[in-house]
This record gives sequence, structure tokens and C-alpha cells, in this order.
Amino acid sequence: MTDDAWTIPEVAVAVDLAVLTVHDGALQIMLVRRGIPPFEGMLALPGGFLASTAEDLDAAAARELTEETGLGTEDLHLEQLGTYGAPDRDPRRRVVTVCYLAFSPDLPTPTAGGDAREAILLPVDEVLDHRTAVAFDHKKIISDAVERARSKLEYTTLGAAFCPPEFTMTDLRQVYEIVWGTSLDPRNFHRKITGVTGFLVPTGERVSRQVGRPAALYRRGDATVLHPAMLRNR
Amino acid sequence: MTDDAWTIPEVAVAVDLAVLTVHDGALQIMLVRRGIPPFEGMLALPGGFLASTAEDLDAAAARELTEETGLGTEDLHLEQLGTYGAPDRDPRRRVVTVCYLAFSPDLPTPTAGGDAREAILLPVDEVLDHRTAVAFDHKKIISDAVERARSKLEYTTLGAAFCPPEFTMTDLRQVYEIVWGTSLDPRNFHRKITGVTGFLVPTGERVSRQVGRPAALYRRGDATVLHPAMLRNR
DNA sequence: CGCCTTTTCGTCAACACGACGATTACTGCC
DNA sequence: GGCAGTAATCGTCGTGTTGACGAAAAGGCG
Repeated sequence: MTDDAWTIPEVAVAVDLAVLTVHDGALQIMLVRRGIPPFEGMLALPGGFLASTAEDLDAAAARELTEETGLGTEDLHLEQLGTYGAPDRDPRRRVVTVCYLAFSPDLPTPTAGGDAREAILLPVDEVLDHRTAVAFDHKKIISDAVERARSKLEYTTLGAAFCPPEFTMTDLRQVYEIVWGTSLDPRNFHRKITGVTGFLVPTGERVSRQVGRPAALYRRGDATVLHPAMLRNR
Repeated sequence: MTDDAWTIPEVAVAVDLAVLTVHDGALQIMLVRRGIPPFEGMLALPGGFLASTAEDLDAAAARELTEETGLGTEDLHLEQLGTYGAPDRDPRRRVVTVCYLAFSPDLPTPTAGGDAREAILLPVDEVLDHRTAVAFDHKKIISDAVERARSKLEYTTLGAAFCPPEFTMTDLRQVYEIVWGTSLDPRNFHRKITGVTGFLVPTGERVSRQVGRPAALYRRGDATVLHPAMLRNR
């Protein structure tokens, strides 16, 4: 802070996106395969540098989301995860990346060649496996994202952000089961969730999934916190 | 990401510190009075730009902590709070600031003129009052910091980070009461805390505070999460 | 020694939770 | 149509946790 010959160091600021979704019975994350060095050909989080020095961080996150995954910010929950800025995290130059976490309902399988430039969905278990290579420090970021998601399900209503606009109690329970990797009793889960005022709003409709009794349909309610919390077993 | 005439925009990266402590019966925050424009003379969070393009974010936070408040990183809990980067948050130029949150035991009143350059301790209620002017978007940051602190007390053992190395159950309870702004039943609090294995380790000693039965002294234990959580009333 | 204060231990009812039985409302098959 | 199979929903019961509060323990002080 002494202003001798010192000038304010300038660094490149990027935003990265950890878009989580529940797909095909597993917690999956949206990744891209890098087309340019460094880490060319490797898996990485979608993201990029600020478009200009005037671009807002949140706006950059929303822009990258659309550009790289084809998703709109109105479809999903988006929040800041954390900022990663180790000096050597990018071999080219100093980059500080602000990472955002998104919860998305199940996606219509963005097949390669679509609008999104080669965004792929992979199960987080597979990505976090020690044999899978991931660019930069993105494996650590993904690990933080998953842990944040698991934790948020405990004391917020964000589990419903993984569900489509209308969903059944079983849809929601499976979100919890898949994200936490545990199995939950359907009866106790039903009682617990319906006991939280404002979490779910029944639409009055019922839907029949293959076999069994038709389930009631719900929409997300106004509540954001889960009180009392639903703690996972440890 | 199209590499026409576009070059990666460079921005100045700063770290700010929200150092919270419980002092004089109130939750207080460490602030400095700005000596230079912009917002000269106004209250602001301690912080500053990266010392060089090679400096790690966490290291910069630790450095600023020592420089501006005289505190060492070993004395307190330090974690990332969030990153604030609205384009117009600094009138001079684009600045993205990574804010860190610190919980400190009660401080020996860093009187002006000491080592720390004019660090002052102010109750957060006063600072967040709409009549108090605070530089940049720091009021919003302080508000986020306080909310994070309140929330962390619910499901982690970080309340003890506000206490000195050895403390009584009442010391800890008062931390909760002051941070949450509620009053808690001493008997139920005692039962709850002693029921969490690993939160507190009794030293075996007792200490007499003025009047009343002497209280047992405790040290912080290994536990970091509070399970089950202690939820505040809403 | 009594009185005040604070800490600590106990009690009790209300509530929340895990385990699980029973009922309801469908689909599919014979 | 009747019956088996399945999933959703409602209930019950024992246990553990919480909030409200009584009571005892252990000090200071006059």
C-alpha cells in the first residue's frame, strides 16, 4: 500500500460454472472438453474470462452459462461457490476464477453438435475418481461444489431446484437419495417434507408413473430454509 | 472466447477482511478510516490490493490482516466469504475484491496509535444502521458477513472461535446470545453443548467470575460440525 | 452463618425422528 | 372382472431431543 514504484497488479478474472443436475439416477455435472491449450482435450468446467472490464461477475456467469451450455438463468438456481486464485493454477498466467454453482432440473441430454459447444454431462463420482484427469484445479472445485450441494439440501429447500416445475414427492426424495448417496424411507420423508410449511404447494393434480398409486404433483413453494433441518446420517 | 482483436481484460484484485469479534457485550467488526480517496475519511473494511501478480489470495488476506489489524492468522479462524465485483463498486477503476471472514476472540482494544494503522472496533448494529456511511459496497459485505456468522453458529463449533483459548460455558453461551441477539437458557445450553462429543474439552480447572459458583474451564475440541445442529428460533 | 449469585444437575411434557404396519389407488395380466 | 404387484399415503409406536423450569451445589460478601 506504499505507493513508491509499486503499481496495482492486474490479473485476469474468469468465471467458471459448476452446473449440477440429477440425471439417469446419478448426480451429474456439466463439463466441456477443452479445445485449446493448456490442458487441451481434457475435461474442464465451462467458463471463461470476463468479456470486458465493465462486465459484472454475475452477468458473466449468466453469459457463460448460456454460451457454453445453452441454459438460461431463469431455469435454474445460480449462486456463488467461491473464488480460486492460487498463483500457479493456470500455467500461462495469473488467473483468478470466481466459481458459480448451479442446480438444474434434469436436462434434455444436450447431444454433441447441438447449440451448446460440446457440453457433456458426467456423473460426479466418475469425475472425482482419482483416475479421471480434470484441467486446472477444477477437480477440487467440483469436489467443493458437490459438498456444498449436499450440505444445502440439509437446511434449504434447494433440493426442489433439481426437479422440474411440477414434480412428485418421489422425484424430490430421489434427488435427496442420489445427491446424498443414501436411501431414505418414503413414509418418513413424506411426513417431514409436508410438515415444512411453504416448501411444496400441491397443484391438486395427480400423475401416474407406470405402476402403483398415482402421486400428487407439487410446485416449489416460497420457503427457502428448511426448518427444522433435515440432517443426513453420519 | 473468439480471439479476434479481443484481449483478456485485466482487473485489479483486492482482498478485504471482515473481522468479527464479541466485545463489550456486542458483536463488533474491525474497520479502518480511509486516509485516501475515494471515500476519504469514511469507514471501510481493512484490505488492499494483491502485493504482486504472484501473491496467493489466502496469503494476501493473511498479510492484510497483519498489516492493518496487527493480528496473526494463527489467532483466529479465517475463511472466504465471497467475491464482490460489480463494475461500478469502485469509482476509480474496475476492482474485484475477494472478501474473507474472520472470527476473533475479544481483542485487547487496539487503541489508535498502536501498531495497527487506526483499526477501530464498532458494533455491527451501529455500522449497519442506515444512518452510518460506509465506503464502497462494504455495508452489504458486512451484512453478509454477519449473516454468515449467525448461520455458522448453528451447525459448526465456530462459536468457540470467539472465545479465548480457555473459557467457560457462560462465555460461549454469551457468544451465541450476542451474535444471535437472543437469550438462551443456561441449563439447556449447557446440556446441549456437553452433549456434542468433541466440541469442548474440560481442562479440569475452575474459575470464579466475581460472584456465584465457579465455572469449569474448557478448551476447544476437535469437532468442527455441530451434530445435531443448534437451530435458532425464527 | 445466612443471603445472593451463578453454575450444574434433574424432571417433565411436547415434539421430532426412525422403523415399520396398514390402507389406498392405480397398472397389468389372466 | 378379479387378482397380483407396486407405489403413494396415512398411522402407530418407541426413542431421543428440546424447551420450560425446579432444585441443589459452590462460591463471595456482609
